Amino acid sequence: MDDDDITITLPDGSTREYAKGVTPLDVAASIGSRLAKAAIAATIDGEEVDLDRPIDHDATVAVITPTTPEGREVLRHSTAHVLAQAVTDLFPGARYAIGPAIQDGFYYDFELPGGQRFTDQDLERIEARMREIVAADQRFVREELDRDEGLTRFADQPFKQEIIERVDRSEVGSGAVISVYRNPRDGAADFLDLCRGPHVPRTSRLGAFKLMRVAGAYWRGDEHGPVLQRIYGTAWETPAALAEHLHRLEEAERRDHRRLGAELDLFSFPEEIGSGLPVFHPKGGTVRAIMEEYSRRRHEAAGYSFVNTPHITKANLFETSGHLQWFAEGMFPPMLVDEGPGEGTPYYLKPMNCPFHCLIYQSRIRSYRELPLRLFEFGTVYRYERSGVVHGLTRVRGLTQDDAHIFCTREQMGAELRSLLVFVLELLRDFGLEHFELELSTKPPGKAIGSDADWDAATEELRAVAQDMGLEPVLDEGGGAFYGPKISVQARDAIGRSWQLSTIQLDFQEPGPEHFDLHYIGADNERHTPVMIHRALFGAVERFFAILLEHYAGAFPAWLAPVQVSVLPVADRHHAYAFRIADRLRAEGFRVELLDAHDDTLGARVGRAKRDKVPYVLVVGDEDADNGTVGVNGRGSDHPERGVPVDAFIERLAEEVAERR
RNA sequence: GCCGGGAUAGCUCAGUCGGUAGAGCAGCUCACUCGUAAUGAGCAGGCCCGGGGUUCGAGUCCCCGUCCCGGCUCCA
Repeated sequence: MDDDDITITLPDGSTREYAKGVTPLDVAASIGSRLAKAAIAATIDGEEVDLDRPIDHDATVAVITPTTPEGREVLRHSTAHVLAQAVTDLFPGARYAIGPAIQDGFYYDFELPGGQRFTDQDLERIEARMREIVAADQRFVREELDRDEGLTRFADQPFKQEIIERVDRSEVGSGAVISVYRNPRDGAADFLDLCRGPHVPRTSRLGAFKLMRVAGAYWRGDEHGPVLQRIYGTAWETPAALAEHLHRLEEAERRDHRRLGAELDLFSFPEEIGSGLPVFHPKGGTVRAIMEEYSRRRHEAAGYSFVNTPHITKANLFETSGHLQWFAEGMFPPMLVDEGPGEGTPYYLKPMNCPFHCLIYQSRIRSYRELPLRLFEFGTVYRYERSGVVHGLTRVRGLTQDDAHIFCTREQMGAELRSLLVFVLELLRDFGLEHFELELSTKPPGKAIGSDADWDAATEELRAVAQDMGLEPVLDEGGGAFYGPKISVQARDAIGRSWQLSTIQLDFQEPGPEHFDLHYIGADNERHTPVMIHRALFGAVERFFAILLEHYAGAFPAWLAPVQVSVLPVADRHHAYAFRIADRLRAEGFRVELLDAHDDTLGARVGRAKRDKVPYVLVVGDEDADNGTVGVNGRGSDHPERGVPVDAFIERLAEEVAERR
């Protein structure tokens, strides 16, 4: 064996000998021309590199192809470079900041001279320029520079300089070397960008891309730093994959709860009331009432007691709870009551229910015999969300939590958490959600009270409970509240999006037990501090409503649908029969509407009922009136069933509702 | 809160250069009485988001506010 030979291990474990200096592309080519053709980057001993990186030692080598997550990232990041080149071409003096690959695509942040703004027309021009760059088939050439040379090469790019300086600081003593990528081009200076890489070898190897939108973004995410203009794009390995992605976006838009809410007449946000303050219309109110009613029934069965508390309170209560100290900026400003010569008494809208529930606990001496005490309320709270973050029903300023606080002993805590988690998942499943992920948030360093030992024990308890249910929680290090760890439940909807719903928050410090001096008398006749568990299963009813609406794309299952059955007489002479059918169904407890034949053709009425996503449309005509039957049109079926006996239909619907299908 | 874009009939939207407001759908009325996704005709519908300014004249231009949209930041 020659001294200049090295041994390359392939992903399948086999090994081959190559001359020193061989590149991953050479290796791929020696295995198969198809593989070499597909490759856009490679890994050497797990490190992502360009295809032409020479290999000078024994190593494991694999190529990266565009259809893998790593491959898409290379494509997207390379596309971002081309975007930056196009922008600097079209906007002389533009400064470019950072341009990473993100989920589904990439972005690049820019600052234009003279405060110029990108317009939608600019996006089209930029995209056209990008296609020219792709057609020119420029190479991506990697170079390594030392710090000073980097600063010189990016003399007119302050953001790049700042990054270089930062890299230098963070790698002190390691002989900092920065890498840049150069796109050589005819008749113009090379385009240069600071970058770790790897990249596709040539611009012609990019996939299908599209610029999406422009938006403002802070330099390095710093609210007080300069605001840059961010151009978002999406990039995929093939035009088909891009089309599929765009289709998914359309699907998400079609399901947007704000759009469905208006179309189906469920809720609205009157400008007169204020931002983030929804009103529910009769149909939305019906769905919501059913959700709440079902939840109430389940809580009753699970041993909860129902309480009610006011929406406003004197400031004093939130001083005791610590909210005014910690979260005043998230609360609506106070109103002064009984103003006179004095300063008046400040009252606040409540941002949380727990202090009220603590007062109920505290209203008399508690015995260990009455624990666990579970206090439940649909509690409406008000939070002063910053104006830019309000969004439909998912981020509002007035919301109703399905909130409960469980007071129990340390000994009871484990069992209580265990049954609680079962309860949560069962309830969410009943509403049609099936895929869950748990997130465990631990002690926030420097911002928490209580001993590490207490925290560790409580955190471990939560983890054990999750694992008992076969769910491995994802760790959210330092994400807990200052008074205790929490476990949150994320659910995936019908199109795979993940939503955070339930939270279970342990509180063995404050603002619960110790601030309020909560205690109970134990079997030993001594005073003990209870553990308090904060928990909300829907999270907020409004938000959960929105998630269900999007999950079902507006087609609520029969048990939740605001109108379950539309009855349509074929002609006026069938009206009396249709009325009897509707009446009968109402008597059975169903929600029914009758669309009479006076104004519209049958086709028009069927269309209306279908667009309203009513689960069952019953058409009744001569045949039915004679035989006591109905014509049944199930939602989603193109084939009406004729001559179904009324009793049979009622039985079917009742079963469907009972099973919450 | 910050950056950008918006707000015209119940909804979706058009409205040219600053010259006195338009369509489709929905609504109402009438006709049609129909077996499965939009029957026809007619009528009505407007503080052009609110306030100020420029102008002979403002839906249109400028300023302030409200609300919405896309991001950023935030999300107990």
